[in-house]
Amino acid sequence: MAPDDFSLGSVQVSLSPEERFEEYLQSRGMRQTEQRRTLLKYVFTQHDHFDADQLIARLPAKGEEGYVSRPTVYRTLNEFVDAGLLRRFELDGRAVYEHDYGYPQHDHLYCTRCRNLIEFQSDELIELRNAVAKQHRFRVTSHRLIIHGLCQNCLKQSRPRRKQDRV
Amino acid sequence: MAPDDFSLGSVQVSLSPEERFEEYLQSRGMRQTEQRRTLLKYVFTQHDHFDADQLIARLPAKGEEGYVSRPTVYRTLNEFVDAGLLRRFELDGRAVYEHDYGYPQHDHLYCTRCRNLIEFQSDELIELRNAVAKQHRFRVTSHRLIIHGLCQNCLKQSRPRRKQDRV
DNA sequence: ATCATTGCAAAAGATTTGCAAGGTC
DNA sequence: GACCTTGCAAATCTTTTGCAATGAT
Repeated sequence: MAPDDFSLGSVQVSLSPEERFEEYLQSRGMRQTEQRRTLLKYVFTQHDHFDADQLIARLPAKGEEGYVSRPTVYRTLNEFVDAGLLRRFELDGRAVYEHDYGYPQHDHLYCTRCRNLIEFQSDELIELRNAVAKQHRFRVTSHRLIIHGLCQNCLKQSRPRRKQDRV
Repeated sequence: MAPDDFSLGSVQVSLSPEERFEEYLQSRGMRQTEQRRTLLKYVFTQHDHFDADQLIARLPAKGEEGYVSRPTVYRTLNEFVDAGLLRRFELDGRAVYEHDYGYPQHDHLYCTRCRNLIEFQSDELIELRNAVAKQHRFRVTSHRLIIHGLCQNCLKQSRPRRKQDRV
């Protein structure tokens, strides 16, 4: 993580997530703690989607060095969202998180079989969104598109060596 | 509700929701009950979005004629979804329902201030969705787009008589 | 008469909160 | 030292479930 070139995709940012979060904490009179540092590290060393339980599963267990309690995990995830580091959305009734800071806007294909999220980016979609909003005199702050269905892999597995494999 | 012409929007259907649900029940060896009839009536006399609590608020209270218990409301809403009468989606962590049967596919603008859902329909969006899916060899079963922001009314209220009211 | 359905109470799953003890500035 | 944070336990919120009583076919 070079401090001066943290650009990814189409978004230009000058601060690392750590620096950005420190700013956020300071601006609110909040404190840097071991737990917050731990969580920041665990959340930003992998670029993937996760829910609270998946994150907790990766963290040190109770009794081990670096353990963070469940309430603190939830509290801190909310802080990351507030700080603009993470984006949250709902999937099957639970909260799912993904990197926001420094990452380009995108949407998802959701495979209902393997439960994988596949990212895609579409400028057309943004234009369409803005056009619709304009028609309704609506001021957009964000959007969320999730396309449900079956991914390539699951399509293969579900019907092996068949001729009529097309939609 | 004329039995032979229940077409709405672009979708052609020949059965009323009541008839359709009866078919569904019979095909599964399920029974017609007072509670299911009550709920069907309450759900289909208004075309709007609602969650379980909002529906329960409209229903007769405990002790009154036509009361339906909370577990039965939840059970029956699931049946309506199974039967294709209602569509369910998640908003702010709770399940929201809307008419599906006989209604055209559409998406939503969601005002985060007044919490109103505004429907819109876009063929372009469907095409875009299909194109994206095709690229990823993904078989679409459905999608959900929600645009968050502020609606016309809330924009007015939040900043009355100002000149720089544009985005 | 059989077997689905209901209401009640309780459970379950996800997330939040009160509070005393401990950590950070 | 002031006061923010943490972990624990418990509460909350939404939805589901076990079960005995009731109702539909």
